[in-house]
Amino acid sequence: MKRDSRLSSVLHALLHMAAHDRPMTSEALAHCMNTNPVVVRRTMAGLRDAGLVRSEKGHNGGWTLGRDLKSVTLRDIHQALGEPAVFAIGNRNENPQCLVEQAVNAALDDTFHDIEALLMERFGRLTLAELAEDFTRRLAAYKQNKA
Amino acid sequence: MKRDSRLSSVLHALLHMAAHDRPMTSEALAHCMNTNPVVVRRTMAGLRDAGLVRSEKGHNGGWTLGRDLKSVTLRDIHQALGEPAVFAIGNRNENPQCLVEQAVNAALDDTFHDIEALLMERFGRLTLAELAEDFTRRLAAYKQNKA
DNA sequence: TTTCATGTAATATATGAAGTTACATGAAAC
DNA sequence: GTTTCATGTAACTTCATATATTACATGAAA
Repeated sequence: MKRDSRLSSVLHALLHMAAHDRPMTSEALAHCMNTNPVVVRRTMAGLRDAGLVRSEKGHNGGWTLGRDLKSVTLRDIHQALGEPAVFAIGNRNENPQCLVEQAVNAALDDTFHDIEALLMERFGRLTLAELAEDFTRRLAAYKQNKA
Repeated sequence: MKRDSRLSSVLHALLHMAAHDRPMTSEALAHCMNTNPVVVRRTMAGLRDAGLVRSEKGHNGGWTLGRDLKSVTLRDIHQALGEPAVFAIGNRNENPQCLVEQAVNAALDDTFHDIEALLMERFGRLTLAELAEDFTRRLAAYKQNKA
């Protein structure tokens, strides 16, 4: 089953933006994310509405971060993307007449609900700043290795 | 994103089989699962290989349970289905050159790995017998309500 | 030997995400 | 003020892939 990679893409984009001191155009982001400027705008629209990023038109326009990296969690981003479905597994029929299927659905729904809550809790504790730090570590290791 | 409903379908099928004392044909299962006999056979193939169900050809053939309901967990079934992807969210690129993307992927992979383990643990504690009991309760409530 | 059922390969269909085109809007540069 | 550059967004196309379907082989019971 194909996975929704928007969260991953957006994180990638935001960290690149953090490393830039000028606005980045949709085209530049699209290039480093291996996609297309319109897809970038579409994906970032929710983040803009949530105040996580800002966009400017015209000359020297483009995308900039709207908040400090420390204050943005993966949960914020997931929300800004419209809280897309977390699980690739689900019920065939959400409102079945069949009592057997109702029992099955209830068990699965319960389970997925609880596990999703755990995931969201964890997302809520992971900040962009932490990802940026990890990147810095990787960069240092890479340079060391090269030298 | 469309979800894989095979787990849900199969649970539904198995509970119906448990309530029958004769083999159920793919056609009968397909009918109550709102799908197609070939899809049923395809889906059940893994369960047969895992010994969870048996299939017989010819007259009076069809599908029967291979094990006691108490001994089968959702985890067994998930495994028998080939351990399909649990999450609808994933990385864009599994082996990126970009160090930023590597940092992002590492964080997401870690998180999803841990959460998936929790889900599997929970699946491992949920048996078909428990689902069947829940169905029985629902049936009793339904009858009461009707009377 | 006919009927009924599964087993499975090959193909077709349907769905929805991602990509693309086209054009409107608005800001800065000149 | 008009040209250029950038986003905003609707409409449309492409592509991936899960699901459904067709077709036929296999094998058991009647």
